[in-house]
Amino acid sequence: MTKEQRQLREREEMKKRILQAAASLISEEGIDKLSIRKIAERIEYSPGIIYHYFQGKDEIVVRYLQQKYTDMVDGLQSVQRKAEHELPPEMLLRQSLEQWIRMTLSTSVEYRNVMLNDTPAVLSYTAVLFKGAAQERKAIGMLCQCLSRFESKELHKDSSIELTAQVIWSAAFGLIMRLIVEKDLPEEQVEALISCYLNSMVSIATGIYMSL
Amino acid sequence: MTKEQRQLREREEMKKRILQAAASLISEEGIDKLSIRKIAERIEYSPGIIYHYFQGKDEIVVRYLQQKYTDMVDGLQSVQRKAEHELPPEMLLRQSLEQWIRMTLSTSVEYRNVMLNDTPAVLSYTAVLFKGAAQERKAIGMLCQCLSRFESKELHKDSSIELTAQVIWSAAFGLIMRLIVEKDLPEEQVEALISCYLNSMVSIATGIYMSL
Amino acid sequence: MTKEQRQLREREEMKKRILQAAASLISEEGIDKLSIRKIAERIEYSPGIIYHYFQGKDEIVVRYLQQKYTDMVDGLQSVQRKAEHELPPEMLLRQSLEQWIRMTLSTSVEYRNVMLNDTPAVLSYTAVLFKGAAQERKAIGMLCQCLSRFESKELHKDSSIELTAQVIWSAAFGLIMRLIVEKDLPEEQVEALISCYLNSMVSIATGIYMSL
Amino acid sequence: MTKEQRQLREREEMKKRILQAAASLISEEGIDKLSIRKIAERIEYSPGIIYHYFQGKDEIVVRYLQQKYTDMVDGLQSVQRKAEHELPPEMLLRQSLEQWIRMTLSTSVEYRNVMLNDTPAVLSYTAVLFKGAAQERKAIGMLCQCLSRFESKELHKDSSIELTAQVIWSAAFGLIMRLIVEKDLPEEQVEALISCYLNSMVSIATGIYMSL
DNA sequence: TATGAATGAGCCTTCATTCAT
DNA sequence: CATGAATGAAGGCTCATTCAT
Repeated sequence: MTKEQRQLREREEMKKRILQAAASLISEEGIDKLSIRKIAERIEYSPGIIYHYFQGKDEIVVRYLQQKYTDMVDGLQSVQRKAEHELPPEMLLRQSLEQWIRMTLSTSVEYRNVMLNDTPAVLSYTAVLFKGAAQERKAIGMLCQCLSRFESKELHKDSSIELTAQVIWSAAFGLIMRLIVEKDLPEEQVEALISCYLNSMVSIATGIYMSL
Repeated sequence: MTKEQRQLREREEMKKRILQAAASLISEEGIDKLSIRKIAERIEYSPGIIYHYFQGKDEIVVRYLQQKYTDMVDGLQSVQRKAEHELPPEMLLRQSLEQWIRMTLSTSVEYRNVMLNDTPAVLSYTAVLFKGAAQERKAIGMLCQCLSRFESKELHKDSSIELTAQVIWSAAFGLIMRLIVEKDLPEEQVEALISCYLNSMVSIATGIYMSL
Repeated sequence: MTKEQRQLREREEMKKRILQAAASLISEEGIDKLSIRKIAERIEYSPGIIYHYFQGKDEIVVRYLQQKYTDMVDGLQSVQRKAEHELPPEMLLRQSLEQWIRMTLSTSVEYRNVMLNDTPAVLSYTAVLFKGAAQERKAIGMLCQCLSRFESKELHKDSSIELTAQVIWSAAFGLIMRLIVEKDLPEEQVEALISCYLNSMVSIATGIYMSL
Repeated sequence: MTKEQRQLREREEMKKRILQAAASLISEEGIDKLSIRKIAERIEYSPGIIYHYFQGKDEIVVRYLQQKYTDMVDGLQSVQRKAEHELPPEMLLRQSLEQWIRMTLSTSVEYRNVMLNDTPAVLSYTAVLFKGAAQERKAIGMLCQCLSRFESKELHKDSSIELTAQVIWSAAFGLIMRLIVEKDLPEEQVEALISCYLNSMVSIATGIYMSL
């Protein structure tokens, strides 16, 4: 058993090394300049060996995206944990959103690669706009929880909460994407925009029972 | 003269045919799978001839992006014109945003290609988050005009209006991008999301003097 | 007649313009980067028209080489003329060789192109080593004349004079080629080499009756 | 170990085969008509494989030139060795020069390609006219040694010896180039020219103390 | 005379993938 | 497990030349 276990472990380590090489190449040159040869060169193995661990280039790309998605979710959960200490809902919303934005901006290239990929394999992890996302997507679920704590007179059905969460999430997503694309904005403008975004979202959350 | 005119026209038609082939290829396979050879094959000419009409692949891509950007701006202006008839500010904001969203969704792939391109040449047209965008970008300018008509007690400085416009714009952008990426959402969910987005933005606009 | 003459003249002028464009392109980028298209671009005509004046690229190259050869011979003759005033043979030899070297160095690229070309068409003008070159090649003929004026006791047959002239010519040719190839030599080293070459050639000419 | 050695040997053999194909193509069509495809065709492999053994076309050309240069230097050293037996200086000079000329003529095309190449990489091996060449270039050094053995009354400084050696070398170079370019000269004329060249150089060497 | 469209061949290079060893 | 050889396809591009107009 020990031998087989070791083999299995070594296999996993090799796969990890390949994915890490892929990841660093992608963050350096972009996802479509990635090539098997470059990965092989970086891990100092021959190109052929990669096909012992992955079916082909496509599988590597998918695994890369999954990996990055997992990293993100992990990061997000740490955000959640920090925020769980009892806070007034407004502050909780504000903090959660801000931390999420800062986190995604810190891995901008990967975030962009993952979140704009529209292959089914990746979308099965990253889609957030479908009905019922509150149950399956932690980010949306958390936002819903948060929104439900506002004094919203119970008037709003569950479905409007989920939709509002999705809109707030998409709004952050849009801001993040623009900040990534318009990459040379001055620091203070970035801060002003984030601050305005947070105010606006709070405005939505507090005004929610009026406008729906 | 007629002869020269005809030649010029034919030349322009050929350029258009090339760009159209490029456009359809891009919408089918994405902008980075585009190749001169594929364009040639599609227009049923030899690859070489393309260099008769364009300097190289880069020029074709740039022209494609410019073209799509122009189309968008044109579309947007028609939106503006339709909305100019005196309306209460809330309705104006609502209609403008909705029409803009529907328009961009109707050319989703192109919109995505243009708006996510981060080369300086393209960004010089498409950037919207910089300070002063209200003057240089019609979309932001229009939003600012609209926002300023809300009963906002003059408390908000110009700069907060611009920032708020940029946030509202980015929020729409994020929703649009998600709707493009998560391409198989049921029609009714799309409608619910758009509707919720519009309500939320109005909520920001009306609540604007409270939260700032 | 006048019309035909004018047409002929215009035709010749066009040919000249093409050859000039070719010449400047060659001196800028080298003879094998020359292309019909570049010529056309430079004379601001279409590529096709060139085939009305020349059979093809090859003919242009040959004409270019012939042209440059003619220029050189012309230049050489002016050297000769200047030197014809009665001078002691040693001075005459010295001056002629020096002027020739300086002249060729001033058009180094062309000289190199012409003199290293080994197609029959060009060689029929440029060959100098064949028996009888003294009659057909002015440069060799001139050198022979010069050498015969040394006090060489008539011991040397005509053939040795021609051979000696060919050797002296080749020696200059070798020095010139090296100076062209080793293009970054300091000025003073170039001068020292030329001076040493001239001394050596005089040494050959004066010592000629001893060693043969 | 045997296996690795064999692999290494096979790799070297393949590289050699590629270089040989390149060499024969160059001698047939000239160095600038060389192409990767033609090499591939000649060795009956696909073009791509060549990049397995060489970084690109440039590396092949450089290796070719280095190879030919090495061959030449090797050949030259064998000349030197043969000539080292005590001979009167005149005979030594004569024999050395003659053997060198005959050797270069036997690989005429390659010699020409190498010696007329003016890229820095190649010139760093082949330049001979710079001050101090006697120390760095065996051919010049050898000539200097030879010249210094003539009864030249110590009048000539080291620098004139080096310059004279460079002139003698260049003179041979010029003759060789002409013999290569004017490729169809009758055998006896070639012999007469070489003989006359040798006499002339001896004449320079013996007359050296008079004219300087 | 002159044009501009068009081709087909050629160029260097990169790549994903396969396979015998 | 790992390699290195090998291929075939593809990519961007340049060019000499032809030809209808």
